[in-house]
Amino acid sequence: MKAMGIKDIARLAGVSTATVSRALSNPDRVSDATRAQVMAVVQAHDYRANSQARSLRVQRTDTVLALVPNLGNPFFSEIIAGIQDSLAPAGVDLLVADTLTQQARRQSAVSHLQAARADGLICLDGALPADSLADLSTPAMRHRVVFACEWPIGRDFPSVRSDNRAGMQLAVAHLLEHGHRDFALLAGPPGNVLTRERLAGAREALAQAGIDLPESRIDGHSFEIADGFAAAARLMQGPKPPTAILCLSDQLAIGCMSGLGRMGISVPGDVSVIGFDDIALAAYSSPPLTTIRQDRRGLGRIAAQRLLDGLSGRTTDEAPAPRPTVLPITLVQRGSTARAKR
Amino acid sequence: MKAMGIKDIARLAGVSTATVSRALSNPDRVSDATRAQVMAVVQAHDYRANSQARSLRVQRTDTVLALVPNLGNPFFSEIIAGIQDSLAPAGVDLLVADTLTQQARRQSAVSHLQAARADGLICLDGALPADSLADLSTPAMRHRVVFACEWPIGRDFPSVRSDNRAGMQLAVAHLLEHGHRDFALLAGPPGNVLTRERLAGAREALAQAGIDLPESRIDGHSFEIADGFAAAARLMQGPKPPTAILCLSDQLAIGCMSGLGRMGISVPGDVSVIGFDDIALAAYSSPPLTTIRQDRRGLGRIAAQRLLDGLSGRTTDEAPAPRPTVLPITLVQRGSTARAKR
DNA sequence: ACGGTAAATGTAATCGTTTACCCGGGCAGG
DNA sequence: CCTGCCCGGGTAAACGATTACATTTACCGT
Repeated sequence: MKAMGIKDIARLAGVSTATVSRALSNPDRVSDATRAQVMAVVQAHDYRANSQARSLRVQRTDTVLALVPNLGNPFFSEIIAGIQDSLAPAGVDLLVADTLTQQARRQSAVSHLQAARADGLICLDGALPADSLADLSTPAMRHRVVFACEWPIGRDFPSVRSDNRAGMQLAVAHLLEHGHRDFALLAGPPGNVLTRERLAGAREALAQAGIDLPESRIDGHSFEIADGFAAAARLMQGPKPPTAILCLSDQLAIGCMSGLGRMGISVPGDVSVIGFDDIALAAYSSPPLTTIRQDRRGLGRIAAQRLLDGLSGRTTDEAPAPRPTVLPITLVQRGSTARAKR
Repeated sequence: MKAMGIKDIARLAGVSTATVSRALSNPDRVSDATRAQVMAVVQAHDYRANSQARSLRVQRTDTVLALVPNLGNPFFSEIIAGIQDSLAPAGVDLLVADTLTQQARRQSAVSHLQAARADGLICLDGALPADSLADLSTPAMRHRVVFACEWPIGRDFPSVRSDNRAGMQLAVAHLLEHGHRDFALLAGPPGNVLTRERLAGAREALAQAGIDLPESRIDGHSFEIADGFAAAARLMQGPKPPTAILCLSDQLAIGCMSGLGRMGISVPGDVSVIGFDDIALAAYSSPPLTTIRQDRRGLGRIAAQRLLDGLSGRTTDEAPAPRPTVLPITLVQRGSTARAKR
C-alpha cells in the first residue's frame, strides 16, 4: 500500500486537488459541505501532505538548522531545548548538526541553507571558518542567521548572549567582599569569545580594586571538567597559593574542587571557588557551587524567536549593525565561597 | 540574486540539465571533458542542488528523525552524538524532536515519517502513546524505526539497549562482596522500562543471596538529581537504615550523596552508594562515584547503524521478531562504595 | 429579465531535480 | 561495407504539492 497522495484524496472525495489543498490550508475558501467531505476522507486515511513537494512549491521548509560545536557536550542541550520551546509552537522543525563532524566532511557550514534544506540557522559556535562566515554575510543570508551564546568576533550578526563581562564583575565583587586578594583564574579555550569576554570582565573588575592578575595565575585550556581537575594541582603548587579561584565554567569549577579535595585542600575553608553557568549539578556538588547563573534555555528561546522574526520578514533591512540581545546574569551564592583565611 | 538552479548551470556550461545532474551524481557516465566543464561552473557559483526537489524526485530525504523524551536532559546528548557518529559519514542528516513539546501539539510522533520528511526514526522514548506505536507497526514502517536505550514493552521493534539486568546484578554482587546486607534502592519513573529492568535485576540478584528488598526501602520517582537529594533523607530516617544504596541513575546517586552529606552521613564510611550510567561527572563527584557504565555513545551509534541498514533494504523482511541488540555493561569502581560498617 | 459581482471549484502551470527513453556517431566483427 | 553495440548526451516525463487564472453558478439591484 503506497502512501496516499493529494490526487487519491481528491478522487475519493469527488473534488479536484486544488480543493483538497484549499480545504487543508485555507479552510475558509471552500464551502462547509465540501470541507467536511474532504476532511472526512483525509481523516479516514490519515493523509499528510508530502512536505518535500510542499516545500518545493512554496519555497520554504519550516525547518531551521542548529549548528552545535559538540553535541556530546551536555552544556548545549539546554540551549537546544530552549530553541525547541520557540520553534515547536511555530510549527518549525529543528535540524541539528555538529560542527566537528561537519568539518570532518569538509562541508560548508551553510550548505544546508544553500541547498534550501533549512530556512534559517542558529549557530552556537562562534569559531566558524572565515569562508563560512563570508557565505553567511551575503544579503540573501543576512536575516536567516542568528548566533546564540557564542558569536564571531568582529562580524555584525544578530546574536543573543549572556552578559559575560558583568557576570565576572559580579563574581569578583563577591570575592572581594569576602576579603580575597589573591586570585587565580581557570580559563576556557584560548580563542573562544566567551573566554575572552569573561577574562576581560574579571581583569577589569580586579584592576578597579588595584589587583593584578599575572599570567602565571591563569590556567585552563578548555571548559571541560577534566581540565579543571588537572589545573587545580598546578595552581596550588606555588609558594603563595591563591585564596580564590575564578572558573570560567561550572565544569571547570567542579573539576577543580575535585582536584583540590584530592590534595586535602578544603573548599571553602582554604580556598573559595566560583563557577559560571549554573548547570544543574552545581547545586549538588560538595560543597554546592557558588556560581554565575546564565539562562541557557532563555538564550535558545530568544535566539529562535529572533530568527523566526527575521524569517517572517518583520525585521527586513534592519539597521546596519543589528544590536546583540544581552541577557542578564545573576550570582547564586552557595557553599563554595567564604571569607578569606587570614 | 536568486539562487542558481540546475538550468542556469546547464546553460552556463553549454550542456543539458541531464548532463549536469549526471556529472554530479554519476560522474563516470559523462566524458572527462564535459565533467570538467560542468564542475568548473558548479564550483564557480557554489551551486548546490535543491534538496527538496531532489527528495521529491528520488523519494528519499537522507534525513532521520530522533525522538527524545526531553531535550533538556543532558543524559541524551551523548546518545545523540553517537547517532551523529553513524549518520554523518553516511551523509544523512538528523532531525530532532522532543516528545514533550510534540505531544503538546497533539502531533503524532510519526507524522514526520508520513509526511516523508524523514526516512527513518530513532526513538529514545519507550513510552510512546499506543496509537503512535500502532502507526509504526505497519509493514511500510517496520524497517524504518529503531529504539535506542529505552523500548516499548510488549512490542517487537528493533532496538538497541544496555544489559540493564546484568548491570544491576553486577552492582549487587559488588556490594555483597563488601559485606553489605541492608539495601535500599532509588528508582526512576514507575512506568519506565529501565526502572522495571534494573529493579528486576536487583531483586533477582538479591533474592539469590537470600536478601529481601521491602517496598519501604524503595524510593525515587524520576531519574533526576533533585529526586535523589530528597529521597536520601527519607531513606535514612528509619530505625535501622541501609548500609548500601542502589541508584538507578548517576544523577540520583549524586543527588543522594549530596543529601547524605548535608545530613552528616559519610559516603562511603557510613553508607555505600552506587550509580548507573557513568556520566562524565561521576568521576569528579566527591567521593567519586562507583557506578555501572553503559556506553551511551555506542547505543546511539549502533542504533543509527541498524536503522541505516534497515533503510538500505539489506535487512528486508527480517525474522518475525527482530532481536534486540544488547550492549555489555561494566562496573567501574571508584570511591563511593566500601566495606560495610560492622 | 439582464448585467454585474462574488463565491466555489476546476484546470493547468509551476517549483528544481532525476532518469527513462531516444538518438547519433564511432567502432569492432563479419 | 554493413550491422549491431556502446557511449555520450539531449528531450521530456515524472515526483506531489500550491496557486494564478479560468470557469461556472447564484444572487442582487435596477
